[in-house]
Formats: sequence, C-alpha cells, structure tokens
Amino acid sequence: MEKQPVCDCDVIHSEIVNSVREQMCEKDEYIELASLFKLFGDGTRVQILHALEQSEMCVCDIAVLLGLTKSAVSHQLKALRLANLVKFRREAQTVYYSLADSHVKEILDKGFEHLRE
Amino acid sequence: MEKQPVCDCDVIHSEIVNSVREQMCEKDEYIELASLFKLFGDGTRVQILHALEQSEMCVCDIAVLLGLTKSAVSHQLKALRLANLVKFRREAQTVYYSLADSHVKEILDKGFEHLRE
DNA sequence: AGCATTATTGAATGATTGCTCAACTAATAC
DNA sequence: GTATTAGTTGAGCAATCATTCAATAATGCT
Repeated sequence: MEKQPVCDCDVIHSEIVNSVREQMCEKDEYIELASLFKLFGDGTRVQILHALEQSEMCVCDIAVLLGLTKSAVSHQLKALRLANLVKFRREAQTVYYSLADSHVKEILDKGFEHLRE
Repeated sequence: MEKQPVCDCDVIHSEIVNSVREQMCEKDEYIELASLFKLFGDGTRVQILHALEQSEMCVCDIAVLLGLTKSAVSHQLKALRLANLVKFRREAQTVYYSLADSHVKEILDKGFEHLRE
C-alpha cells in the first residue's frame, strides 16, 4: 500500500517541478479523490447512479432493471453509501435509495460531455 | 466480461422500473463512461492530471515530482492519452505532456467539491 | 558509426475488485 | 411462535490493474 518514492531519472526542468510542487495538494487528498472517482469507474455503479437520477428506487427494482442479483446491487449500494453518493430511507421491509446530492449528476454530466466531443 | 442478466427477485414497482428504463442509455455507453472515470480512479493518475493542470511537463519531471519511475509514469500517460485526457508534443528526445481540454479540470474540480462539502 | 539521454513497450507479479453463494438480519403477516 | 419478503454481509474466486524489470525506440552529440 505505502510505497516510498523511487525515481530512476534526474529532473530536467527544476523550476517547473518546484513551482508545480507548490501547487500540489497532499498525497492523501489525491488518494481520497481517486477513491471517489473509482466509484464512478464501474459500469454497474454508473448505471445505478444514472437510474437514481431519474427516480428513487428500492434494491429489488434496481436489480430487476439491471439484471443483477440483490446481493450484487446491495454491495455496490453500500460502497456508494459510504462515499455519501447515495442516501436511503427504510419503509417497512423496503429500502429506498436516492442520490445524496447534486454533485453526482454534475460529475456524470461532465463525463458524458467529454465522451460526446 | 459479458454477463447475462441474472436476477433473483421480482419487480416491486413496475411502473417506476419501466419509466426509468426508458430514460436509460445503452449499456455500452455506461461502460465507456465508467472507463473514463476509471482513469480518474487512481492516485497516481489524478496527481499527474492535477500537475498538468499547473503546467506542461515532460515524463522525467513528472517522475521526479511524484517519486516514480519513468516507466510507471509513461504507462499511466499512455492510458490517459488513449482516453484523450492528455496530449503531447515531442521536442528532441523530450516529450511534453499537457491536458487535452478543459473537461479534465472540470471533472477534477467537481470531485474536489464533493469531498469538501 | 558509437554512445548517452528520454521515453515507450511487453511480460510478470502482487494487489485490488466485482460478483456469487450462503448465511444472516429486519420487518411484516399469519 | 413460523413463514415470507426485502435487504445485508462475509468469504471465496476470477478478472482487472498498477508497478517493476528488462528490452527497445527515438533523438541528439561527437
């Protein structure tokens, strides 16, 4: 997991490297950011997110819509929940999921935009 | 890779499922979208992209900045190149990389936004 | 030509990940 | 209580992926 810097070459433009280095965030921030985008990096999960953009849905409905098992869907929803991308409410035995906030749609839209250029 | 629909439950709200299904894109589009976001889903690659947001850089400089081998950086740049997220120009032996367009920064920014809420 | 420097590539490997399966919890109905 | 339905969870496995290593291009210099 933790890997120490191993570089096999010398710097060529040290002024540029130094000035860029000043603008960079902490490494942990990039890892967090990557963890967020990783959730958008799976076909099943983006389908779930795009579906929830249309309407709140329960686990069974999502499973039927995507042709997956409840288990598979639930596993993915848990990951999305832990990253605050979706929220849920329980009604009797049924758990309804929906998007947590507008960022999800905005990120998906930016992605679609890039594909359609 | 290709998996056929296997669902272990019945639909609960068929009207919702049907209306959402109409709004959904082709499955391949979601896989493409996921492939795009997958590239943002690695700490090293988001560091590279954020660095290139500050300045055009050559492979060696990126390697020094991030403490990686040229090879590791080059492999990641290739992936980013294939997805049109970065472009490059050659000058003598040196290859300079830069962001392909503004979408990259916009997507990164949306991600940062979500983390800081 | 030969050599140095910058970068790319392919194979191999260890780590991560998505799904399945089985067991389990939560809520309702009888 | 038992049964049923909806959902969650953990282990296990196959597939994917990021890095390393070694070999190879590509350019410039003498």
